[in-house]
Amino acid sequence: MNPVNRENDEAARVADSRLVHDFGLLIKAATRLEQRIDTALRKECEISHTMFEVLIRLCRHPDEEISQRRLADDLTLTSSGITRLIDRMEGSGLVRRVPAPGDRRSVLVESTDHGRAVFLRAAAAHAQVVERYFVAPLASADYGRLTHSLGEIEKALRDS
Amino acid sequence: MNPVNRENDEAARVADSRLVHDFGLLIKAATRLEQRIDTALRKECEISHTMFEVLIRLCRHPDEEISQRRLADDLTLTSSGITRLIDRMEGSGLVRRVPAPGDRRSVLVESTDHGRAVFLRAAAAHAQVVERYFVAPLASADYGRLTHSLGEIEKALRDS
DNA sequence: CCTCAGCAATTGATTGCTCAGTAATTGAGA
DNA sequence: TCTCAATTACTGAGCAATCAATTGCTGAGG
Repeated sequence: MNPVNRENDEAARVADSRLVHDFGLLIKAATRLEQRIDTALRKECEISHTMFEVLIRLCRHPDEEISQRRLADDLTLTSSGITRLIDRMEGSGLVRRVPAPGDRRSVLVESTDHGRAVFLRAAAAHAQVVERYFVAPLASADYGRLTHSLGEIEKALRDS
Repeated sequence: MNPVNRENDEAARVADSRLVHDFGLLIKAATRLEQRIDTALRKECEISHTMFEVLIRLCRHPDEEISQRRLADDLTLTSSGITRLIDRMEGSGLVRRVPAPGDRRSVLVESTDHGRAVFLRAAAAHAQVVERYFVAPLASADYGRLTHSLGEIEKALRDS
């Protein structure tokens, strides 16, 4: 057997490996899930899933605003990505920029009344999809395990 | 308490809910993981993670080519997305388009020798990241559970 | 046999991100 | 006190996806 044929077999073996399949499954499930939520939110609330993720963080602690820097890190966007995302959200009246007291480089973001109202409607749509495709398909013991595992993965990524 | 304040509290409660946190974790873990792999592959093999996913599928069954349609469905891309992706891959000599016998609408794609060689190097880089951030952080019992759960989710999404 | 609804791939226009580079601001060390 | 490296947000250019519209092809029903 010539070297190229051997390489083909090796490639086939690797492409079919457990690791590749399993990891592919994670990416596929996450992608499809996010896509469903995105289209549901766009249809029912005129916002993207990314905007929803921003609103979550702004509504979580109603008293304290959050810096763009922190939002970018949390959403895994670059600072320029966040700048433009907040531009759009500010443009549609969902959030407001306020100067950060004590650090004039930084910009804080807070949700508007309208933003919170949209968030509540969006959360309902979100819950419906999540309930159906993330919670319902799993035995309840598995659900807890799954989120625990995801937490471990996230921690490993953060610590490096 | 006026209605707006009540709405704020409600928003804070929802934004802090179990469902929102857990689902956020899935998205975050998947995004960060994919990002790591993408940058590793770009650095070491000059391909994107998406291209790698194409190569996986083409190398898996070396004898049979795969249609663009099937690739698009599998990678959750639109058909126009796949057209341009294959354009780029063909441009850098990773794959080849061949007319589908028996259906002249359809285009089949197959990997080139170069594509398979790149795939083998890429798979090594991929394995390193996956091993470290997906396998290592988990107890081995949890790993099996996790992939099983992901499979269930994927199935629920597919059946709808 | 012909028609016509439906599917595959492609293309132009648009969107939402990244990267690279800039300007303002900060804080730590000489 | 001054300097300078690091940090924040922003901007222009570019890239990879989407959507919408088009073309070519297929197969089922009249």
